[in-house]
Amino acid sequence: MKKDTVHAIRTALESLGISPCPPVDIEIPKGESHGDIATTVAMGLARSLKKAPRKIAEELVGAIPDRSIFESIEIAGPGFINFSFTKDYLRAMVKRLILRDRSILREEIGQGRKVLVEYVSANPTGPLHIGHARGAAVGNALCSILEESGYAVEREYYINDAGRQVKMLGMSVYAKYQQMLGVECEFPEDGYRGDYIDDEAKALISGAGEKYKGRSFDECGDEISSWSYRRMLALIGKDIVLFGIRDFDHWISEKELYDRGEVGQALSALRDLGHIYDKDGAVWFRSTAFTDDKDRVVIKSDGAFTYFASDIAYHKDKLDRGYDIIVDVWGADHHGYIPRIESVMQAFGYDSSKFRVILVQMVNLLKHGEPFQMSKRAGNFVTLSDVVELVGADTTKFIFLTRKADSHLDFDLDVVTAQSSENPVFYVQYANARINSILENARTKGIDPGAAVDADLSALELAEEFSLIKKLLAYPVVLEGAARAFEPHRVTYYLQELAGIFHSYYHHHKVITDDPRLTKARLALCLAIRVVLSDALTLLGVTAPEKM
RNA sequence: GCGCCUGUAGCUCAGCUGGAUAGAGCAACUGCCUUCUAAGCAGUAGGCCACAGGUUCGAAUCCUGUCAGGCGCGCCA
Repeated sequence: MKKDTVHAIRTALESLGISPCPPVDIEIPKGESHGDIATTVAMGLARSLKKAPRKIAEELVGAIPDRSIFESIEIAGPGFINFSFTKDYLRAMVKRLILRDRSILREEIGQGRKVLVEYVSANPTGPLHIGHARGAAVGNALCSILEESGYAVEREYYINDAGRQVKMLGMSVYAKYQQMLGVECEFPEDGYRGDYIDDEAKALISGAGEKYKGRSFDECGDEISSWSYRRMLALIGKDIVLFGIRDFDHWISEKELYDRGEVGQALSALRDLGHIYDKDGAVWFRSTAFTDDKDRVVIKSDGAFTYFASDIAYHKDKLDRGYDIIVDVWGADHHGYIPRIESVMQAFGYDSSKFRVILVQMVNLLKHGEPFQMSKRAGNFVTLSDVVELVGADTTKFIFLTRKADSHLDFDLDVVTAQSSENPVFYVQYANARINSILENARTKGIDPGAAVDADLSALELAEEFSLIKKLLAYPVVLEGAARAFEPHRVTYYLQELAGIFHSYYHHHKVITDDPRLTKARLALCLAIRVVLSDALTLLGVTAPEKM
């Protein structure tokens, strides 16, 4: 739909000798009275051509060579050109959808460009919680959308396994272990207090027995820390599987960056470029030379690297790997880091426009309408696995994807567990399940739904049927917008709209009728709808159950 | 104090990178199950797009200011 229209407009622009050819903006009008698809090019050209928009539109329309696919082309309002398609054109698209013709499901805007998306990257000191889940859902869906739009996407998780956090994890487990074995041991003040620490201590007892009993942390701390850390990483891996998002292509270890000397190398590279200086016994990165408002310490006066130092190394590593676009999905509370990372990019001579941060706002967890305060230290946070068990992975992901990433989100445990119509995911999944139910019903009546590909689609004549087809043809336009804007939630909204039109159609018209020709045609339409529903749900990481 | 995000129906939020008469879900009222799944459908009602200016053919959308909420501003991680 879009491709054919854009092609027609481009051809017309060329034949009018308008060059360079301006970008052809296409939009799908809200109301059907404005046609099936519209363009604003004429209005956009008004200024540079110094002509009235409607005049340009007229010339443009006159110059469209082949208008056989259009029912009508009208100029409206200040200079819109509204296109309507013939019924036969629309009908023909149904078959291409059933056959999953990629050219009408996707816009290949990525052209193979390499994209790295880093998301989740939770510290390996405990299980994932509800806050991480939003980043996981958004990152996962974004990757799928970009991938299906023709980008070469790599998914990455950065593990902060070098700092004191891992040590603190070890100390927490160590203390709990000693306590359980009856040895008096003070729990570290900044230790992690979740139930999982108890579990780890128990696991340590059953695995190592009393091997560490009564020994000092200096003696056995490293062993316990790295043991705990590996288990936490495994736990996070399990959570990711449980949540139903794709596995990461790369798990990058901060510690390994240090071990390979990359942190030191990155800093000396910066020093060679003249962006490093010494002051007050510390080593500084002159980030104010770029977009930052403050210079940043990279090596403290006690000789230790700051967290930012390894971040420099990590992002240099990303740059060196040669991606066209580097995306970081961060919690919104880290927004203050954007300028300094941008500065790093620029310091290494890269255009920071290839770097893009998606900020994911906090999840406001509610229970009985009241805020449910989470604190990892207090140990009362709600884990991702708890939520998956309580709410379900599909619902959780879908709800996280019904808002744009940078808006705040209320997640009321009572509301989302109610299994009521407040769960938009059911609405969409139900449409898919209904179609399967129809197909099943057809089979029991001896009709092979698969044969519907050959249906005589001229039997489709209802306005609702054409609304459905047009909505299906809008899918690649929505996908393209979602990919360009890095906004997965657009797909979520589209799905709800498509499901809505289908539910209405279902209620008003029988698919399986006494008329074999009509039945076959409507089955074909159902198959096409199912293709889009399941395709979009898959991109969002949500399942498309056959039965509900 | 400075910076970032947000402000749209009673509530939760969309609004397609500046387009045509502002949308959805929930909540509230009205109807619809001997017919492919009622987790559904049809309808009613609900708005000074926080406020004030500006930019232009055209603004919920872009710019400036004000107000309100959230977050961030360490030789922490």
